[in-house]
Amino acid sequence: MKEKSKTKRHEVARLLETRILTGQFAPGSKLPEMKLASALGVSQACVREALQELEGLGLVVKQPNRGTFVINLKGEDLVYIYQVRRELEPLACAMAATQMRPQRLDELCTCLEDMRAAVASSDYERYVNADYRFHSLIWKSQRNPYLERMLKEVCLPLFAHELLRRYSRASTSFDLALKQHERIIRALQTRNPELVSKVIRRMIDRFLRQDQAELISAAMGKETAPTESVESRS
Amino acid sequence: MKEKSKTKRHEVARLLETRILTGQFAPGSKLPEMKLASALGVSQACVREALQELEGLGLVVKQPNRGTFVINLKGEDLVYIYQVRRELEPLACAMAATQMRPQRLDELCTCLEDMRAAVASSDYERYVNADYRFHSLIWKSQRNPYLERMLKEVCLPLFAHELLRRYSRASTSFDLALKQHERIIRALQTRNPELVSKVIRRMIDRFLRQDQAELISAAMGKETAPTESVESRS
DNA sequence: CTGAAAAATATTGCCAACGACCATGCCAGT
DNA sequence: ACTGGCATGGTCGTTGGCAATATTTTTCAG
Repeated sequence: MKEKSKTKRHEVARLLETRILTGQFAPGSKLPEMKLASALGVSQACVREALQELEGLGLVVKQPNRGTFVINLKGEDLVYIYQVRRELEPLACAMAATQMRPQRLDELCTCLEDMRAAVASSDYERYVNADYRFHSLIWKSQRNPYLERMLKEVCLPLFAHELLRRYSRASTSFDLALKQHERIIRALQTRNPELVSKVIRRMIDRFLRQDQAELISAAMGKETAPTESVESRS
Repeated sequence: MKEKSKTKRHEVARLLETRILTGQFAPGSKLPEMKLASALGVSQACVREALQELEGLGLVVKQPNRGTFVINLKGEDLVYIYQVRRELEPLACAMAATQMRPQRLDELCTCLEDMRAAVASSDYERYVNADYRFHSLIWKSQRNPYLERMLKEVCLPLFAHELLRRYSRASTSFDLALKQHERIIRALQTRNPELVSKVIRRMIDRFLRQDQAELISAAMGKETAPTESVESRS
């Protein structure tokens, strides 16, 4: 944990971020400033700014005079996000292929091990964390800070979303995801930008189709989707 | 002016945004919270949150315990930004080509007229505003809100940057820019996504080369670039 | 006179408390 | 049943103050 807690606002933001990504704050749930402030032992203003920071990351949405809510992606949102991700992540991975240090590749392998272990022990929190670290490493390995930021903003909502879906799903999809990540590592090892780019794009397209199928079947399950004002489960 | 000032924070943010985009706050200049607060007749916290919002848009950078400064792009930043823009804007324009309403096209023409008039009267503020509106309209015309947000965040720093550069430059480049924008409109009128995409990409690549040449010659001019802590000119 | 330590200053970061505003839900009245 | 007040809970904005940190100035030793 080399995280440096520069400022308290940032500290609170990181804490809430992990809470959201791990599903402790469910998508759509309300995040009352005062409650969080007293629970975390900080002031209201501090929480407000932290929430605003999370809004900048796309993890929450603020409705004026109403409150802030954890992002809750709809089916169309998934399409929109994948459309952007499909353009940016292949580029990022291609550049990472030529600029990545060997040490970073080892870290990627460590993440993959972590994901494997998480799947074996059905520890979904751990899985999402490792998955997120995996992609973050790639995003950081290419030197373009703007590209890194765009990827973070567009993909973070996905990581906040996928968990809950996968909770109710067999582990077969996890195995598929593990295979895909192995493929990425192997592609990066070749240091061939075009190859990496192709692999990533195919993977993204595949996940989109898969996610859409998930959504459709989920929508069929409970006809009138009542995904509103879900309460958080601490 | 159909702008609805939902909240005061937003209002202040929009005001500061235009100040930055029009060059009233020069790149690199410091933005002290208290000074702005008393100048605008609002509280410190309000300004803080507005500045944080601008940080989310990439217009300012906050350095902990030091202050917030207007973004000041370096040469490498330009390359980084154009690299992302090159991927996203052709996509956005291609989608806008098929989804744009005729009314929107008329608005684009209005913007172009505005730009023309601005160049004729050497009103650079007006030019940048019209240019920004032009691109904003296109970004909004395609329906993907995530793509719109990415483009805004990655391109706004450019608009905050270009003005000062062009201040010291002959109007020939303005003529070129006008021609390019005309070309965009004509391409959009064809409603041919591939064509639009190609035109935009070529335009972006051209601007990148041009901007890089600008920067190099500028760097040659004043050997040791002293672009630090520039004071704002109210 | 020079360089480094120390004090003064300025600005941000954080907090507590308050009034105002807005949205929501309840309830009486028609 | 529908509508209009009315109370409530939450956010928004403000004031005022204090702590933490960066910068600048001053002071002092060599």
